[in-house]
Amino acid sequence: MDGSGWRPVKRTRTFEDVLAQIERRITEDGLTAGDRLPAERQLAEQLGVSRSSVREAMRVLETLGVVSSQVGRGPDAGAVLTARPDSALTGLLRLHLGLATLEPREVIDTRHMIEQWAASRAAATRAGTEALATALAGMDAARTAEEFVEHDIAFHRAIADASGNRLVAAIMRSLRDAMRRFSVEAVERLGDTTVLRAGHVRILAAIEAGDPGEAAAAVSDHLADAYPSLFPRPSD
Amino acid sequence: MDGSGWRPVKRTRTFEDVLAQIERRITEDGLTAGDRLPAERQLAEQLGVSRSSVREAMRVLETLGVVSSQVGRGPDAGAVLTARPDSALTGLLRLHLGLATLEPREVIDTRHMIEQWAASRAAATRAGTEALATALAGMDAARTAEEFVEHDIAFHRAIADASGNRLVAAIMRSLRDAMRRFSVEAVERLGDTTVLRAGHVRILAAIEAGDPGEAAAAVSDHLADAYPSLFPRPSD
DNA sequence: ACCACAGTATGGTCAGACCATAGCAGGAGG
DNA sequence: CCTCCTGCTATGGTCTGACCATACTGTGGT
Repeated sequence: MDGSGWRPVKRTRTFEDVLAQIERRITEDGLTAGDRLPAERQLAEQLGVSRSSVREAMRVLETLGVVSSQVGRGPDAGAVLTARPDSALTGLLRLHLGLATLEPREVIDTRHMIEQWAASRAAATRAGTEALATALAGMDAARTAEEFVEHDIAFHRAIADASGNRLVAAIMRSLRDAMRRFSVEAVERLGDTTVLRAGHVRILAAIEAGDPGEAAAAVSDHLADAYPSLFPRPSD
Repeated sequence: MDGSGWRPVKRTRTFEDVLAQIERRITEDGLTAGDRLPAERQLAEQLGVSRSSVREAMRVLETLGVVSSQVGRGPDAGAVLTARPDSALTGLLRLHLGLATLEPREVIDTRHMIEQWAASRAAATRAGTEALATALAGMDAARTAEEFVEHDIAFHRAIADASGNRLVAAIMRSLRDAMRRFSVEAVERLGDTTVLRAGHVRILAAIEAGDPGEAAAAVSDHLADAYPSLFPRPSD
């Protein structure tokens, strides 16, 4: 019965229909970030479903970083289309890290890959060097591990932004956010941040010099310094 | 008023509280995939909220690929913890592509990066060559562009799986799924798939030979062949 | 031992109500 | 004419209670 006949119509829940309708509307009408969706009650009536179903669809869209709901009245109220893949990705990673679906090692590995790529790209265009320098100064002025990590995040985020690829930048930001806790621990364990500083300086120099290969190598070495337990350098 | 005093308690919606509670429960009780969450009505009573709020929280968790709801009765019914980051990522990418938040170019670029990395990794361990060979055979037997793309997806997915990093594999699968439409168009536009086949053979050979550098290069050239408009080879 | 049927816990959906919020419109007072 | 205040109203947020479809569970008959 199962594999053979019929495929009994694949139950689709109404909120999924609503989702599909909204999605269709977005693509067909060419809606983009900033545009408003109809009010919940209005949508419910238009689609002939209950408000609950519309709300569940909204919640999904909000989770995916596509809309943002505001109460009250006026042009900014209601469901407004946004473009925030970051928060969605961050939440996803955070939950799956908690669920032990993913291990820290895998996240760091991914960061390693992305960041090398982003640094090469940044070096190729010599972009975003001011932001990098600012973050570097911030780290020098930091007095606690948390503060240091904040600016460290800004530094690596600047690398991602400099790559010019928003998807890569979003993934990278999410990875960094999801790992914030581990980072603080890592910095505290290290104690001395001079090694990290040297790594940052080297990365910045490579990007300013427009040397993609050196930039990638610098990032690789830097991450190995930052997470020695996860990156036992085989070359030693 | 706004920036100065007070910070007026940052309204948190009840379904967000529910979300936090469930998340806490997951991490504290060490729940993993396969475990069951309490029933909606039960959760609502325990947390002192309405079932609607619980349902909205469930919808979010479902969207993030953390739970899966089944109707009916028995051990498999109710909200079961799952571990499917893929579908969540796919939906996210698809919607943002539709929203024009992300451009195809950016997605392909990201694939380029990930796939090179995954192929190097696969070559380093010489893993998953059977799956690659199977997919290759499937492509040879394909009679339509859709069929070809199906097996092509399987091929690239096998590369990702062979990398041994589930996060990278999940991202890669999602990228591939989100781009399915473009892929079919690209294959139809090309008409002839012998170039693509040659690329696949070269990738497989490099992985079997355990040559990471060659594997990465093969992937790079292959993608350039598959999407010539997006990868105008500057070396020509 | 098997099978049919009623029972029941589950998610899915709906309708209707009420609340808090925040812009908006119109009047009171200068 | 302008300013300020106040009530109005559209919006999302929440709750209650009901009903349905589904799929297992247990019971009783054969």
